Amino acid sequence: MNASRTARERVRAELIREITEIARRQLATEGAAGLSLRAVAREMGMVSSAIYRYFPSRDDLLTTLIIDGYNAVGAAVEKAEAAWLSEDYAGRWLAACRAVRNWALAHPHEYALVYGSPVPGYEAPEQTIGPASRAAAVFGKIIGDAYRAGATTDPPGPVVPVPASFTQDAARLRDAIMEGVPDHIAAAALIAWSGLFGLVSFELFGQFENVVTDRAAFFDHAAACLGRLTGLPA
Amino acid sequence: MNASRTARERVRAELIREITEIARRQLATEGAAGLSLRAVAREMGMVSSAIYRYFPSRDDLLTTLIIDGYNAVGAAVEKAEAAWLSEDYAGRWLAACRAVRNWALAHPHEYALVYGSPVPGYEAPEQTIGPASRAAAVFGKIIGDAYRAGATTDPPGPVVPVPASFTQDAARLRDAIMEGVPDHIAAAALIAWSGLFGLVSFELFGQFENVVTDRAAFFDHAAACLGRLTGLPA
DNA sequence: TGTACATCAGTGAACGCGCGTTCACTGATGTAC
DNA sequence: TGTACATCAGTGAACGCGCGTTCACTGATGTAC
Repeated sequence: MNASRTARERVRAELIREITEIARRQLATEGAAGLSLRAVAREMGMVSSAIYRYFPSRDDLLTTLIIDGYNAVGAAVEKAEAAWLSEDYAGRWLAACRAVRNWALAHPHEYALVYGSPVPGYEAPEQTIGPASRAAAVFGKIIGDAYRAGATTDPPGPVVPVPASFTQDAARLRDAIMEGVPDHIAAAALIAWSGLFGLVSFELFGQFENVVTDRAAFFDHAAACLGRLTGLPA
Repeated sequence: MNASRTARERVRAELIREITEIARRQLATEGAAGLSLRAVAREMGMVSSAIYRYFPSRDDLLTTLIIDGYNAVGAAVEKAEAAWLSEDYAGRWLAACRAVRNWALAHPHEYALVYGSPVPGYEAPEQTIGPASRAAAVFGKIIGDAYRAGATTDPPGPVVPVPASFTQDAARLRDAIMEGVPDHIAAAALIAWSGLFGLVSFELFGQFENVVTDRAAFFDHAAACLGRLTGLPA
């Protein structure tokens, strides 16, 4: 019967979900290097080898967690940004930046797994590329929207020339997430994008210890400055 | 005798040096989580317990490696920057930024240990704070020098206000590394500082895969943009 | 210069632990006629 | 509706490995008189 076939498949899907959830929880307390199939199996009330019915290896479980992580940041950013009027580019930008920071503070180990140093011995497969760009797409869209609406203002003064070797990269970015923007804004977007994660990583990994006191306020300021870098209004 | 006493101490110092060097080399291939006292001992031709004559625990060895890492970046940045005329603020800035990137590319695992996600179960002791600021001091000095010489130019246009809660942090930064600069430049310096590490981390940890092709050229561009953020000439 | 003693370096065995993965197996659940 | 067969989930034991750390010990090196 078809109904019973899907019954078995439903149980299977549910168990996969449960395993990843437990793994994610263990990740949160032990970090990626400490994630162990045996510990997951123990908490599932299964024998360790049973896990292999659901994940062919530890690395596959890690890959699933990484993809979930990218999707979680992406979803958080999408949701936060969608709450603003589309003409309020500065508001959308700040909301998106805050979403990244808040998600990172709430899930530090997952953040470290996704954006931190690679897990030794683990090679990220190509499946992780798609979800990785989900959050980026939101930021790109804000910048592109603002530019096409004429809301951006290049800061005058000495302008830093974009290297010629970047033109193809810029074209690819235009195609993917920020239609129509000129090269120097595409470059600025990448700088702001990596700068955002520099900020979050520094805060999370302790580099702002004894340096920045009110980190939320400083972050908002920094996010706005990075937005200005791409021409967004403050 | 005093000479013989120092003889024993010299041997001891030499062995400590050798242990950290082997540990650093293993770090380079295995990553921080894979660093093992037993493996180090094996390569030293010693029995594993002998290491405990020199380091009371694995964590102490890690601490030494972290401190060495901070000092190595610091030294690289100092050396690169010192080769430029002190009035050439843009040149000094770019050289310092490149020094960080080059060191990171040459020692990726050491970089990850120092600026990446914290090693699970390892708590960085206070001894690591001093060396951590060595590289930062160079960047702060460049910005401070340029400001006091009147070489900086604030980009006009909408300026992002610095939060009031940052004033004490700015004062601390002035005292420590960048005398005389106003609050908004101290804040910009931190943004550029974390942005720099965001760039390097993204490149090193694979986030620029399929996004940026000519990474050296893009980095130079980004470094200059981050410098402009603090008012430095381009 | 020689001797008695203290300090230190390195050994080897052991404790107790956890890990990923494989494999032959038992039952249960589903499928086809 | 009933039966023969195939698929799947989960078991339990085992392989082979590595790890950090402790401890009682043997020699060698240094110190004080």
